Amino acid sequence: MSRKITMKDVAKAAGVAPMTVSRAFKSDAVVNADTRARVMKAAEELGYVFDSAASNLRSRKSGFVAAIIPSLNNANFADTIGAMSRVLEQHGLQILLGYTGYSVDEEQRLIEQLLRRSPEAIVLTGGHHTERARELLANATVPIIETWDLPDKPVQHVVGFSNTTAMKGLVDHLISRGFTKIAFLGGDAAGDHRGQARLAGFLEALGRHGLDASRLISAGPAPVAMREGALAMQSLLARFPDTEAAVCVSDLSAFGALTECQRRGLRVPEDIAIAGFGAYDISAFAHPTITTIDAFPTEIGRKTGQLIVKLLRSDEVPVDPQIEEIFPQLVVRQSAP
Amino acid sequence: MSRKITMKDVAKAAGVAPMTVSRAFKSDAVVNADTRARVMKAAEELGYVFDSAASNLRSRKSGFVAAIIPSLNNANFADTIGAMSRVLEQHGLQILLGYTGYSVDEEQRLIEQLLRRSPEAIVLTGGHHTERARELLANATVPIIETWDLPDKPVQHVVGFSNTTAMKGLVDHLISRGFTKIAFLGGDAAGDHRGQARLAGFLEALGRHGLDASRLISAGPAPVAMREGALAMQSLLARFPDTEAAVCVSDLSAFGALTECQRRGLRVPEDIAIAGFGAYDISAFAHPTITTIDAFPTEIGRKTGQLIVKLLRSDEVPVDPQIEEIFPQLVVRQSAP
DNA sequence: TTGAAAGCGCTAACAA
DNA sequence: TTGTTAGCGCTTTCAA
Repeated sequence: MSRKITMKDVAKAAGVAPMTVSRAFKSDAVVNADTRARVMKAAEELGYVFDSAASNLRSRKSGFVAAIIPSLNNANFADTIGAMSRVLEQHGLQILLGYTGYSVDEEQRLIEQLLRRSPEAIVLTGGHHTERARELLANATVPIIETWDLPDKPVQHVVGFSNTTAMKGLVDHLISRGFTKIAFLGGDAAGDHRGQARLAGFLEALGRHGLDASRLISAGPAPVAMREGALAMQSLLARFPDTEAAVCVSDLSAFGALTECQRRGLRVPEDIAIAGFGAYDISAFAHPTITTIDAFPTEIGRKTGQLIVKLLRSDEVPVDPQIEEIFPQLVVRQSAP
Repeated sequence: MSRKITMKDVAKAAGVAPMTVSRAFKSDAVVNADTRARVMKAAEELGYVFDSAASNLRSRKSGFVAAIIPSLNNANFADTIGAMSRVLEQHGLQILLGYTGYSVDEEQRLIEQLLRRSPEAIVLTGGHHTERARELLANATVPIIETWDLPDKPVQHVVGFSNTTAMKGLVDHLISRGFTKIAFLGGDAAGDHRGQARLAGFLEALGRHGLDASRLISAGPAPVAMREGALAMQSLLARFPDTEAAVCVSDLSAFGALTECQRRGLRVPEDIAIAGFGAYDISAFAHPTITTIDAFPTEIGRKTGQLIVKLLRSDEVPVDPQIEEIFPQLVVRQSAP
């Protein structure tokens, strides 16, 4: 195997200095058009591949944005990452992804690991972190953005929404439609803090209207998906057979709950109404369609990307923490009209 | 803002040479336990963060594995990436993810971009690439693994399965159960080559049994998801109302097709049977449950990760191209019993 | 617009 | 087991 081809080789072939090659490869640098063409031709012929590691080291810019999400396998988070990515790649930034499996300890480990790559910004999901993670983030001198939540004590910037308020809105809707025996199907307290915030909104809405808030079914640790939704519905029907409406922590669990009802011959919404959260595709295509809340994951991603670009541009000037609130929308469909 | 803390600072604080700090941070290096403890303590107190970029440059190891998938928002690919990631992180390797949006041109662009980060291995989805992409890959001196397919002309290593054979098995099953008027709902030829391979398997099975193979509905470019499945079923019922079974390119489109039938009061499978591909969660929870093929995405990911680790270990010794075939399993459920 | 010199922070290679 | 020296490939900085 031959020696690696470097800028020096390209420079020699093109009859210029390495520095000129460097400039030719930087799109916004000042280079004579002919010179650049000559350099690019030489590079192409030699099969030169630009070495980011060396560039990073010298310029102290990694071109990475670290993004940490609970799970890869979740359409909502995938949408956010996709939208963010589309904005960032316009500016030469690449996403370095990590997923926590809904564990703050794993999140801390990921932060430690990702920091070694010198990300230019760090995007987190939610506002719950270990003490050490908060320390690490405080010492990092790059923008930190928390998303998918509206934390009480933000680390720095936020692009998110209140899961509590959003869920409260949905439950208020159910109450306004005359439902009084309403249950919540969700996960346990560990891990999914967004789920807990939704539960808080549920309890708040019921409390305001003086309704019984004891119909709470826990499906165990996150992720709470179809299987867990189906099992939770089984528990619910066993323990509280007279329930009129079941509010689920996500559309996936709502769908699981819905199919469990269908297996038992229960009609939705006539026998029991069901609502979800997240406006996943399935909520629009299930039969019946599922009432849900659209938190606009794509908008979260796009705005997060734009915020990062803005913050990196404003360079050394410290910018006050930005709080961008997203306003989720109630989507009333057949399962809970 | 103060100067960045480097190994030199840690070395001074711990009273050792920078090289000793370097060794202390490398888990498999030979360092006295006391020395290491002292170094780590100093590092912790100073808030030292290891700089991967510098390490990469000098050691010529990036710690990255590039992985390119068609879409982030797809449970099958997410499962593969997740499983691969679990194996690789055990060996200090991090995944650098790119998604093509089902475009080979975008794949080429991604390969160019990812190569700059000096990945230690490159994982691709499928066996269709642009000419230039093949060149780039041929010049890269790292292991290349194609997955989710069994390419005719593999670039190098493969961990995958035959989409054609798998689909043929499913259609053979339908034929053996007496279905003769069978349709295929998929995407168009551009982009999703795995979809095209499945169509080929469909045609092959029908051809072998001398059955009419004209019931082909194209739902347009990938991704073919729930919406496209529903629209395709509309077309199908309009054009070929006497169809007995609809085979869909994926479970998501199968679900869309199923719900379209339900909206129209058609019974599945009595009036029309439906089958999918991929063993997504939804196939097990839909009502009726959906007959599908499990391609074991997790196994693909795990084996790909293991292969990479093995290849990187065997260092300079060139290893013959490895072809690891996965054998998908037919999962017979209610929608096409 | 282009070039020369220096050095980013780490580790390979060698020495002790 | 630990230390010294040099240099990975690029870009900053300054000069022409």
